Amino acid sequence: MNRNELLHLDNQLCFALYACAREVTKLYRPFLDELGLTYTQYVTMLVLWETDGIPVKALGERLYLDSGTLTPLLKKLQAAGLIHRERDTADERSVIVRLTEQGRAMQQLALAIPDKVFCQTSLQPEEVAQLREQLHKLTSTIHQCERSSPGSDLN
Amino acid sequence: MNRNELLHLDNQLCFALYACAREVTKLYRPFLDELGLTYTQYVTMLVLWETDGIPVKALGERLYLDSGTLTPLLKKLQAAGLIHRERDTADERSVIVRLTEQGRAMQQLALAIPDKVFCQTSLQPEEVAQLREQLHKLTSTIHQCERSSPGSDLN
DNA sequence: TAAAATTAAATTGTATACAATTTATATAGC
DNA sequence: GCTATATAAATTGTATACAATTTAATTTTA
Repeated sequence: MNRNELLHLDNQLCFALYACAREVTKLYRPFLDELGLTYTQYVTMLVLWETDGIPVKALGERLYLDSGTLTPLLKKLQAAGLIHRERDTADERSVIVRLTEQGRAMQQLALAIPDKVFCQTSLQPEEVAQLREQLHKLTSTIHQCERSSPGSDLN
Repeated sequence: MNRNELLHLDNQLCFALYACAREVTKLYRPFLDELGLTYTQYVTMLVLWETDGIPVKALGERLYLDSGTLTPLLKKLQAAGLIHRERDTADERSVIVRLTEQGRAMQQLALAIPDKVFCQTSLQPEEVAQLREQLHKLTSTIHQCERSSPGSDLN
């Protein structure tokens, strides 16, 4: 790539990711609207349906989100009656997130969503799987990189 | 994929994209901090370095962003002395965005960024190109889909 | 050509993201 | 046991995203 093309928008992997992630997220909106969830609330529920009773810390590690994003989001899910939060009696610093009956019941309504979205991508199942794994690999490579370097911590 | 795995977080392409896009964006921060730009401001500058004197509308189509996001962002770039905005004399509805001298000069400082980020991805150049094209294809498929369907517009 | 429909920005309101700081609790070293 | 350090959430502040509405200008059409 020559000096001239180096900064072209369409040559940036970062922009391809940034744009694609937002467009894909928009595909979920009509289906999530029916459930009264935002996209971030939806992926949070996905984690809880897999692992109920998880601490906020672990939830954040799974979603790559911090308490600055999760605290207000969890308060909204609680206000909607889908979860409740309680301090861990074994470690009062930690907050455990649990599904309510209503929160668990919503999983049944969500089951239809992945297929409805998939239809609109015009992708083959193998393409989805391959792309997903490439992205997982890249994400964890970067995440490792971040944990080892920030400021080099020389104090 | 059975009923149980259907909603697993790690099986969702959407989440792989969402997480990866945010992690990649974070890689830019230390370099963009030196220029005083956020990531979204950076991709906006990429478009302007390619196409100076572009209307806000066209800028939004290129970045998949609307005036709700762009108007405040452009005001900040203007306050930073990188661009100025002026109504199109031929069509007063339209606002044309132009680089200042300082804005154009910043391109030279940005030239070093792509390589610095690329190093941290542990990807081969061909992998980057292939992944980028896959994402472009998916993005435009979805975007087409959106333009043709929203509400079916039956009036 | 005057009203109706369309278009481009800007505005408003809600919900993230995320860095940086604060608060409360727990653990480690002495 | 007590202090220094570390950890987990919450809080604060800034910057997006984006739907929905408003405002101003242009184009269409009756």
